[in-house]
Amino acid sequence: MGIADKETRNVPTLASIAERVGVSVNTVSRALRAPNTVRVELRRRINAAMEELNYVPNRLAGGLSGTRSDIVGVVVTSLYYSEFASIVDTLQSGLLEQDLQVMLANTRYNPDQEVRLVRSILSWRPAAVAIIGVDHPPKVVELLKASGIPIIEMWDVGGEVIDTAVGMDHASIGAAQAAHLIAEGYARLAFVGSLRENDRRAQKRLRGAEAAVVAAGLPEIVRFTAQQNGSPDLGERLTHELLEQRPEVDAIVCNSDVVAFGALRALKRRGRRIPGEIGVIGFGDNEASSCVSPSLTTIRPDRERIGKLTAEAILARINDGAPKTTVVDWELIIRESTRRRDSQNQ
Amino acid sequence: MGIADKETRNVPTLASIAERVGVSVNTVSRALRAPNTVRVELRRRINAAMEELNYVPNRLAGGLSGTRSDIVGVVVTSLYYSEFASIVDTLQSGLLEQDLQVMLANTRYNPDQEVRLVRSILSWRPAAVAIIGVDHPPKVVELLKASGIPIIEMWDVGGEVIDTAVGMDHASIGAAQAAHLIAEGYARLAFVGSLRENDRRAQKRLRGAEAAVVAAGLPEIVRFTAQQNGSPDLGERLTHELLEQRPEVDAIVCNSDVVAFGALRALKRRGRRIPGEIGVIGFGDNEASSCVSPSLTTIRPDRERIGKLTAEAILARINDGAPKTTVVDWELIIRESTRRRDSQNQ
DNA sequence: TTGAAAGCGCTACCAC
DNA sequence: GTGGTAGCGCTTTCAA
Repeated sequence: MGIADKETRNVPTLASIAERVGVSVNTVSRALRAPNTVRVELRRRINAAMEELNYVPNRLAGGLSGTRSDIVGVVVTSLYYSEFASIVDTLQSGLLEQDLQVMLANTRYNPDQEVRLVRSILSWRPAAVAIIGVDHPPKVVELLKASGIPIIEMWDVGGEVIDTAVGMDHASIGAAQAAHLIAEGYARLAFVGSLRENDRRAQKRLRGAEAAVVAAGLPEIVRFTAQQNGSPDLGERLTHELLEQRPEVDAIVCNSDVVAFGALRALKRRGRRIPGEIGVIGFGDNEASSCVSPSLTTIRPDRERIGKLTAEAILARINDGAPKTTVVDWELIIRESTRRRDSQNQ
Repeated sequence: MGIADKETRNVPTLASIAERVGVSVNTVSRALRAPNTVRVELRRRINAAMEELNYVPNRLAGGLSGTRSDIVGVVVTSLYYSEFASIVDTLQSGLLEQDLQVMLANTRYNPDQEVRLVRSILSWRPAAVAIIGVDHPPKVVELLKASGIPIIEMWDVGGEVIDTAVGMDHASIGAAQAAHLIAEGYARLAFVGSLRENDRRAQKRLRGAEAAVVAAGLPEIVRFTAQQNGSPDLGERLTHELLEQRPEVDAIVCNSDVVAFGALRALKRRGRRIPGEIGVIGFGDNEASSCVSPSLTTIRPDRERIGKLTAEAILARINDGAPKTTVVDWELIIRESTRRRDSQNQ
């Protein structure tokens, strides 16, 4: 059977409601859009007819003819491991109040895909686009600028902003990670985890950390990285390689908490005492980071706040507010995996 | 400034391309949709004009006039803690190949919200809808059935299916959790975690576990649950309550791994030996579950497979394939938190 | 191979 | 308060 009967099925339209009630299409439309311009008893009958026929307005038509489309395009680089899921979640629920619908795209850190997906999103004539990052292929920037709609860049800030940005200063995060390790007495740092060519945020954090290390007069950061997705297995594998090739390393900056989980596993398997012999710091504050042992020192981004501020920025921009960039705070969460001085020092 | 210039900005249309090239709108449309019906040199000029003007087709118009809309509505109950994020991820990338766009909605386990969101999604005239669960408010079922489009219910199976389902048998999961604990010699089971009124999957698992316990002649399962989102903090709090009020309990079934993380923390704080004195089993196989200590025994749903099969089912149904229900396997992952017999027994 | 014309379902504008 | 009319930008016949 399939959906062959779709053609014969008559989805109710404004016209069918109008006919049934005996009014013009126009009146039915106003009953929805500006109810108080329609006589109350007529409105009642119209609503009854809609209810009865299970009428669902066709927003494609509405968007085509009206001035706004009520779609917000959301472009992320990943959905795995809670990295951006809760941003999308908060953003979504903020937009819901204004009946704005989220159209989702996931580039998986692939710039060609990003161009394709942005084009695809724009083809729905969204009211606004929210996108992860401030570094995009030139074509993406061109397309987004040409669209003339509000563009909110999330998660990162700095450099050229297309329109409005809500994000963190990732260089300062890297600097804080290194500074914390150095303050705890670690001196030979390594960076472990996924470091994709197109993950500019990770690169900025690494550079921030490198600057801090150089400023402290310590040897440069050793890198053990990969292009693939971060995961405990990746962290474990890279950490084993690290320990074999660079045994002098006494602290590991992981690009994400899930990578750090694997690093902890590798270190324990090799009998290295954490944080005594070697320290580990993560990034992201995974829900499990306070539950592993030793519990993981990490950076906690305020994802809810980014999602919420992005929703607010979208609404403000749609209502002709001015573009602006908001730098969102993050927090260094010190737990056991790096704390080797007395508790008085934390 | 805001976006006030949006009105004056001329977004290129098929007509503007046509005018520029000196052909009819029609020809430009065919150059996109059926390129080989257009003279090659004309096609070249048309493509050049599109490139130059940064033309992006208006799919609202296309969907309105054409037969399909290329939107797939995806309705989830949560985006937190990786519960469904990777399903959405896989699904999305499967649909991408067919240029189908995901429109996302998150009900947060609220049935009123579900009705509202399904209505909202349907108003975009999607080509199909994928939705978590097989238990929905009657209005949702009515709306989805009346829409005449393929409906794929994900994650759960059993009972009345609207059209097509791809999910797991949650009762058997609960039974397996209990059976494993019983086989390891535990006898006084508790269920801990979020147990929302509208999370039928959790309820089915609990009932499956209860049946197994009864069949084994053991006392009924003690419940310490809450309506809120599952989290380590919730697990910790409920476990403390549990241990105070029902000290005889020797095994805990947690409704999710993140809850189990909190349970482990509470147990360790109280000096209970795991798995010796008390066992803990989770659900969901969180990325950190192999990294906590003791590592967590849990159930691993095949989220990638569910996402992939859902994408395939959508494509099949759109192309007039028949509806069908697919039961997806899950796996019991035995780790340290429950393994108290010799390793030969695992 | 190309073009003209109708229409998808709705909103917006102007009469009444 | 209500209705007529003209599009929105595209696809889809049907003719040329």
